[in-house]
Amino acid sequence: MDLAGARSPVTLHDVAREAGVSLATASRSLNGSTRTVNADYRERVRQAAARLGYTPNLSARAVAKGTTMTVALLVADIADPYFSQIAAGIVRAADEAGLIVTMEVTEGDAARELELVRAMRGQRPRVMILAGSRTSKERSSEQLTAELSAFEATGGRVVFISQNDLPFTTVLIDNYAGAKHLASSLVDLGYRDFAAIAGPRQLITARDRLTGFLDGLAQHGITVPAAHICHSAFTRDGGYEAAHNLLERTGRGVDLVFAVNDVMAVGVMTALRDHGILPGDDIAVAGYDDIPLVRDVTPALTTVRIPLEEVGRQALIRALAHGDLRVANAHVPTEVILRASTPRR
Amino acid sequence: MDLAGARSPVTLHDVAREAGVSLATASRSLNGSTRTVNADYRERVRQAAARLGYTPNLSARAVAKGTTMTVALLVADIADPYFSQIAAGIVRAADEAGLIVTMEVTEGDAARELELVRAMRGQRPRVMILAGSRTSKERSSEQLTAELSAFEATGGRVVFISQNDLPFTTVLIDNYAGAKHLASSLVDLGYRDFAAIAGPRQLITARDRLTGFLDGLAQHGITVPAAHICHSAFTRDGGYEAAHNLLERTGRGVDLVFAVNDVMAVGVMTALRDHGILPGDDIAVAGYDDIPLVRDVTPALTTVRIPLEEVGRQALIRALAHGDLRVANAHVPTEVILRASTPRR
DNA sequence: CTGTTAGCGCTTTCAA
DNA sequence: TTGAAAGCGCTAACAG
Repeated sequence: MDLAGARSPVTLHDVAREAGVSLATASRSLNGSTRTVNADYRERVRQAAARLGYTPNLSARAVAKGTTMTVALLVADIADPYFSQIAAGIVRAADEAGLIVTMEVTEGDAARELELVRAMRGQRPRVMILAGSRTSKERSSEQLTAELSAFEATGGRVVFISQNDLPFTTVLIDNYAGAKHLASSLVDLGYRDFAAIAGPRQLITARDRLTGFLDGLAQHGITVPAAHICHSAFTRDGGYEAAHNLLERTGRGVDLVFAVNDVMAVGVMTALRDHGILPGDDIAVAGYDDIPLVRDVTPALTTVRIPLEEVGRQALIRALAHGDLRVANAHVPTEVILRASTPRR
Repeated sequence: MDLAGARSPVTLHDVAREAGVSLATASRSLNGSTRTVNADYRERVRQAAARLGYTPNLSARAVAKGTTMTVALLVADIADPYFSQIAAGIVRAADEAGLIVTMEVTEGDAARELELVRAMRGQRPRVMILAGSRTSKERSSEQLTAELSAFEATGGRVVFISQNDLPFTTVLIDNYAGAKHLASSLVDLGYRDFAAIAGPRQLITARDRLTGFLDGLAQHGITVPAAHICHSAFTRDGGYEAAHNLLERTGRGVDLVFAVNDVMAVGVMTALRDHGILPGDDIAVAGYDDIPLVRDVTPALTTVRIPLEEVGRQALIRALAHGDLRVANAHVPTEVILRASTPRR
């Protein structure tokens, strides 16, 4: 009881016949080929195509031309605002360039990442953008590099987002400097007793932010006791749980908690509140990323702004660039945003 | 000064030669083709493929087989948590089915939507999922229907998410009933004077939620004055601005504001606060969707839960289904979630 | 400027 | 079981 007679799609051949011209002429009239075809014919072909509802088969075109119009995007989790903002920037830029974006999700698993990169190669994309945060000392790192290098050797372009521990063009987010700057700003506000919700130990992004923060404090002669540093998942729930642990361990001997990203910071705020502690008033909180929602939590969250959409856009622009830009990394600026979650003391 | 010698990728031909077998045998050993090939040869081909780093060209495969492994997804805005959650569900389900997801963004523009659908047809995807909210009285509606019907006629599958004003399989979200139920629950809590931040007039989702809410109140003999209903953009800023206007217009003659989605509700809460009004205490607020962030705003937001990831998953499952399921709509349950933003009065 | 024809990389008859 | 060969839909020489 199959429904469809599933007649096959209209082909260029059909259009050519309908228009009474050759296949080649039809092709030339329809693809961007430089105007080497009689305006008269062109129109006839266009009309025929419209009448028949013809849509060029992109796969066939790709095979014939030996190149596609797709960019493959790899993220850790598309539901995370950090990645979805970046993805939005990429999709927009891709659209402007007439490119199609395909999307895969690693779920933070390096083995899966490698597997997906292999699979994505089959698409023969023009560009592969890897936005999942890299972890250090990855067993699979050399394999990943090999796979990506092979891809570049066949004319593909690879762009990483965040940090470049691997030898590919990268949109660099200065996690270290941003966090360091944040630390200084907070000391200026009068804070002295810090704790950090640090994320996974091996996650480079998390590590850089923590290190930057601690170094920033150190510049002011402030150290953070090891007991005030909690490692946990890079998620809202990770932040929530870590804050829990922290509170049980340290009571209130801390006046500011820095979480290495905003979703964690938001989890921290809720955890504080669940402990009867008022974020901002009793204990200040700061995050990193400046995802949209942090303006709407209470108190509004102090954080380090990353122009996430622009990051995505830059990634694609770099990938498509020629000449020197081709290999140069892009640096995006970060900016400390002080809000109500860290009032002056 | 081009960098790459860009040697072309390894082809099946190369593998066959390396393994010393025919093209056909190589093909049969590598694709899932039923075991009609000598285990000995199989192994030799596999090894050769591995040695050469061969990845099958998906475009070529698609041309040869006349069918792809891709599902095309159309959303209004991937940075919106509503859509990014749905997308996450789709990507996950697609991955399990060995499918690749391509993504396009309409930005809420119906003309653009039509254009994108046309373009996406070129990919010859197995499935097209349209998650952008539909607007009523769309000029382009018939054209969209025509385009999608043509797609289905050639064996493609179309699934809509949300409401089915067009004749295609749909994952139905019962916006009307959920809002109606919410209204009842709020009346039970003791609320009497309502306002609504209603979103764009023509957006079906927004309209259904508003109508459901008003009807729910009507059941209890409560009507909402027209002046208490503000239409605005379906975004956080839309909610913020509408709340502003509402407050200037009505002062505090209202004890609960219902926003037709969560991001708007969050904007409303911030707007209230900017007016020195405490959400929850002074004026209650309710939203719709139950996106993750609403647990972390203060007070936590009362809303109607939609299992967004599951919606995405269902969409793909429906698309891939055979037989009767093929055309049946999926209904996902909604659930009223009462939180601190609507305390008992 | 137009049409003929040879591919692109892969799958799948069809014989052997 | 295996291989030769004919496509899949399209583009790009190459002649006319």
